[in-house]
Amino acid sequence: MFQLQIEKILKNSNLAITKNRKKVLKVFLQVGKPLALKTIKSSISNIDRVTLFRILSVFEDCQIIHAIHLDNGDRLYALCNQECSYGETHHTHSHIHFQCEDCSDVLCLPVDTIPSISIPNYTVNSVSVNASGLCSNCVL
Amino acid sequence: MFQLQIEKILKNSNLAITKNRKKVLKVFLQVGKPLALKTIKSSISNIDRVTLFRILSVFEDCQIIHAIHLDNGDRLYALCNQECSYGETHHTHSHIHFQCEDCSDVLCLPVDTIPSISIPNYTVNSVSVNASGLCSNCVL
DNA sequence: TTAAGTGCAAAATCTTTGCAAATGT
DNA sequence: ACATTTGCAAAGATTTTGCACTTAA
Repeated sequence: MFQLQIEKILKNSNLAITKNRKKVLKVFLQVGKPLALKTIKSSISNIDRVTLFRILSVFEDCQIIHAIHLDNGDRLYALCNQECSYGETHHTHSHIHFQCEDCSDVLCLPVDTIPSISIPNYTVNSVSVNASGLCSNCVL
Repeated sequence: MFQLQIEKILKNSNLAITKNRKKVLKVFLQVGKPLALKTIKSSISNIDRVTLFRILSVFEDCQIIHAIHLDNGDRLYALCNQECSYGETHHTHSHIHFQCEDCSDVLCLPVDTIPSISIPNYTVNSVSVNASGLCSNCVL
């Protein structure tokens, strides 16, 4: 499962298709939500910490994933989707990241939900929003 | 300068009034904007790294300061003000944090600027916004 | 005086770097 | 075959912990 998609992602960025990179992408695709380094590490048998750092770093450079910094300082990684980019030159992450206070899951919400803000005498170029509350599962 | 204010802050939280704590608070009051640990450290002569960690930790617990996590992962500390709290039990940091792309300064903007967001099937309890662009100094 | 805060040493994490061996194209 | 990726060791950086000494109340 996901094999074709995984190879396509790597090829699109001209990255060699290696076992470890495939494993990492598989985790992202399977879980389908932002993940902490620890979670990724423990989801993959026998992957070296350093290798994982390097893979995540390359993926970030290639805009396959992006890092999310939550208000509590935790760092998560999430697959980029089409909404991450617009145009050729621009790559923005004006996401809303929502963390559930109950299950702790984090969700990247579509960008069109983002409120615009304006501040007198300031030029606002990008806005990112971190929200928390209860997700649709836990609100029930 | 600031001596009375500093002692008041510490007394309000029932913290002992020590040289180091006063030094740290003085830096915050003098600079008047969010600061990185390094900046605080280098602003104070001969303060031990560990001591500083512990002071910041206590201040955070007492809600004298709060930590700000920027989208790039940098962590800054800022003095809390009245807007940080509402009611007795609640302490919220629904701030807007604005970072200038030119001078890198970070500013905590008043909470009333915060846009409300709503997500279908979700309960949103708090929202924090990280914006970037040009501050009033650099926009000129 | 006695409870709390501080400084130093050292441990525990987390992240990066260098290099030889393994793998992908 | 050749360039890239990987794993290990080790260096750096950051944060935490333990404990004796100092300071504030």
